[in-house]
Amino acid sequence: MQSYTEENYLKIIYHLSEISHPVQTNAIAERIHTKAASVTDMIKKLSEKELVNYVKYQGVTLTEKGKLTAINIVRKHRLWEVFLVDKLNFKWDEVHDVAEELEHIQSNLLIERLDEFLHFPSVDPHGDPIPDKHGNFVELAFVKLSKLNSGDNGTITGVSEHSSSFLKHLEKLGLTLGKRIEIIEVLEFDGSVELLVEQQKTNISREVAKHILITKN
Amino acid sequence: MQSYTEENYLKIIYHLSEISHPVQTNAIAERIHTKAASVTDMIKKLSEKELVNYVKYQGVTLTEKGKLTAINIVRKHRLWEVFLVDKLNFKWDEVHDVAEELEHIQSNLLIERLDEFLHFPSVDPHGDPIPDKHGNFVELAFVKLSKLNSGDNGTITGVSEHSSSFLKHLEKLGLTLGKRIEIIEVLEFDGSVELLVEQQKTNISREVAKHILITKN
DNA sequence: TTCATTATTTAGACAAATCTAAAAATTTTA
DNA sequence: TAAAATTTTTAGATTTGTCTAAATAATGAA
Repeated sequence: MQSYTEENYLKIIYHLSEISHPVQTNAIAERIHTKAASVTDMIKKLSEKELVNYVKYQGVTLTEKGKLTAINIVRKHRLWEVFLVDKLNFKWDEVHDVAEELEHIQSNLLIERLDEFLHFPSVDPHGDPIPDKHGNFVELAFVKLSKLNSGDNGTITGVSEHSSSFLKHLEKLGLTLGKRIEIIEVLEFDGSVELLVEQQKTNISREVAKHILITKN
Repeated sequence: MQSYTEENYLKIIYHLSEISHPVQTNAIAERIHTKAASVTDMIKKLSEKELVNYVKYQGVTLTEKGKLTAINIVRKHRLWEVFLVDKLNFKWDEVHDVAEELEHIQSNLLIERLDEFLHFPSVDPHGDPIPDKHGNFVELAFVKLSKLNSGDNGTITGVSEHSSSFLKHLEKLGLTLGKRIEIIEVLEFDGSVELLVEQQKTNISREVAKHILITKN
């Protein structure tokens, strides 16, 4: 079993792995609000436990064992988010911090029962997929716009944020359901996305891109 | 805010206060599975934070502030137990360890919403009362037999454990609903209770006494 | 009421996770 | 490609909660 802190490191490394591979010490330090020196210490420890592969000065990647642990934490986090929104009427932007604590509760029975109670949801309130108990993600029909790369194109099939201010914003940009889009470029420094809708060039922030669901083709 | 460990100490001191006043170092050590020396250290710390009153060699009592904190943890513990049994179909004897973890989640909103979701229950699955958010317990019509003292008498009005083996055991002892009982003595060393039912003297263990609900008079 | 027993505290040490400051390696830039 | 800048690691210290062993206080028995 891993400590609360170890679990957090594994989860962050898992998320950062989607962006860069291997994951750098400083990137982890920033996300976990700690210092690079502390990260090095913890990485060594996780490496001894064979949860990460670590090469000095080169960064870390998760081992199979580490990845499974991380995915399980992500699973718990997202199931709790569904619970908070669907059952306790939290708003989607109120759930993160609480789920951050709940994800560390140790009980397989609890999570299996919760999953059942929620009718085995496949996505969380932010539109992120929920892995099953074996760590498998179902193939979703859609993907977040923020996950696309330059050159990709697809059709807007949904949103994961339903506030009227957000929807009005999309309308103003012409980003409505059914529209075809093409990614021109994903800006390195802030993750904002330059895209094409009906011959029109638009730039949207990473935050906005996160909440637009796309069917690729 | 208190640490996870501090919260546990406060909770244990609160529970032990019902038995002895002030609470002794060794009693805490035993309940928390730690050594007396560690307890002394922690008590000093809690005393500096004005959560307990501490006199060397005399034991501890909770301050008003400490008591409120402890009651809030008890509240959270019991609400989670209700959730686990009512919503996730846990059995009453499966909930304790998980609730022990859940009680430390920090979010007032979460607990208020959970309370509402469960329709403001007044007792947990073991028949223990659930304090409201101000720390007040409602006066219950019944009390656990294990809370009575010698000389007390009353009527059996319920049980908080429904396994058939337990109910058969009660039947054999003649401890059925509606029967009048009188406490002869509560044994110091194991908390077992000597009582009178229909002129018949019986001895029941503390565990059994905990699950028999009595209406006093 | 003195001695023995038990309970509690003190002193010093340890493991986990963190930090600062300095050293070492890597990357960037000129 | 050598110097400068950045990133990462090491060394040593700190905090929290724990421990063992020894010292001290309180309690109980003769």
